[in-house]
Amino acid sequence: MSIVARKEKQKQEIRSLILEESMKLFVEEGFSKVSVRKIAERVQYSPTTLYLYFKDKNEILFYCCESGFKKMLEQNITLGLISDPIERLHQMGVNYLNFGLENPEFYDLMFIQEAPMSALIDMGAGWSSGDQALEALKMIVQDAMDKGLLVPAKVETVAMAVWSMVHGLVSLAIRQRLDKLVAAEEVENTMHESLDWLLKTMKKA
Amino acid sequence: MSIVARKEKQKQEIRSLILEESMKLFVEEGFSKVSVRKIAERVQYSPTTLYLYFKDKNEILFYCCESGFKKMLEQNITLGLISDPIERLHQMGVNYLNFGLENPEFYDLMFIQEAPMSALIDMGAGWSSGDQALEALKMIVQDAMDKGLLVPAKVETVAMAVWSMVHGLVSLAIRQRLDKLVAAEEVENTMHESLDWLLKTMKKA
DNA sequence: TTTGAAAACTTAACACTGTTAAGTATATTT
DNA sequence: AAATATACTTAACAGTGTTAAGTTTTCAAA
Repeated sequence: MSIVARKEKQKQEIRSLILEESMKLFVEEGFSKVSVRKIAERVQYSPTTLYLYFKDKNEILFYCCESGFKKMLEQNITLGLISDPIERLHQMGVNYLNFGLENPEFYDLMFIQEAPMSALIDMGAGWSSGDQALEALKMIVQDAMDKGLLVPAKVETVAMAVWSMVHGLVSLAIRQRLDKLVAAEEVENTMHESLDWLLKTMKKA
Repeated sequence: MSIVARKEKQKQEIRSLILEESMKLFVEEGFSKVSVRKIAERVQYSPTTLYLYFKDKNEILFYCCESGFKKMLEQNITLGLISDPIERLHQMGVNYLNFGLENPEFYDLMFIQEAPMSALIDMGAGWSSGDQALEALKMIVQDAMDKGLLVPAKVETVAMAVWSMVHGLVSLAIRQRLDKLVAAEEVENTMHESLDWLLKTMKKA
């Protein structure tokens, strides 16, 4: 039994190797430049071998995406220390913006590309890492509402508004649209100002 | 001179034909399915002929994008009739959401894909249609601020916040992310609720 | 230890993609 | 009618994701 277990372990190691090299390729050359053949060359296998470990390219992208979420969640571990829900929500937003701007290729994959979602449907699986992040957001909004810091409204409505706003900021930024509104060197600053504005605005007077 | 003018006119007609068929392909089969060869087949020319009329595929996409903006601006012509700036801003947002949800392939091209922006850089041109839409947004925000309907803030900051919010809503929706937050059949409704919430919230008490 | 099957991996190919260089018709001008 | 532009096409390059078929390696049973 230990031998079959070892084989399984080896298989997992190769899977990990493929994912690692894929992610390196992302960061180095960008999403669009990642091809099955390039990954294969990096892991020193023939391109077709990758199909023995993953159903297709989308599935590889999906797992890279999962790693992205892990990275993102790590940024939020210190969030629990902030007691004021609004302040906590604000910091969560700041973290979101920073993650997006610092890891545009990952962000692209996690929230812009449709490939990982297609894989998700093919696999019949759930968006577990993403759901986790959304759950955290909803809980903070709920908390703020319970403490009377927000004007009463449906939690989903407010959560959607906040998420859409930060996603809008990041996605427009990394797709070169925000520099049509303000000068390129002021984009990042104004993004943070917009986030500040939203939180100041939504806070119950 | 009339003969050279006629020739020029013919050239423009072929350009238009290429763009028209490209846009039909978008709507019918989606952005990712549009290839130079498929467009060529539709216009009954060899693929390479398209390169005599456009620099590359990105340039074709850019002009399709421009048509998208025209479509979008048409939706906003009745906007001037609304005198209350907040109400006008609200209707503008509603139009934006509707345009995105009804023309996802165009929206994709206009605000999500980077191809048209690459073309823009290659052409050394400006984002004229996009700029026009943004200018309209800024003016409404300015108007609302002048009339004391909003808490004073930098116009660009508020404009960026509003744009990011509606863009976030549409882009998350058409990339199948919002149905992770609420049930698929409630997405559209909640999007509008989120927009309502933002406008109610930002209105000076 | 040799045989046979199962697992791991590769080669070759298909049907695509955007794009270019070189060649061929078709007008227009001399 | 000959020369020259203009318009268009053919063939090809280098790349993409993916599959069927073939090869090598690994490992258990005879």
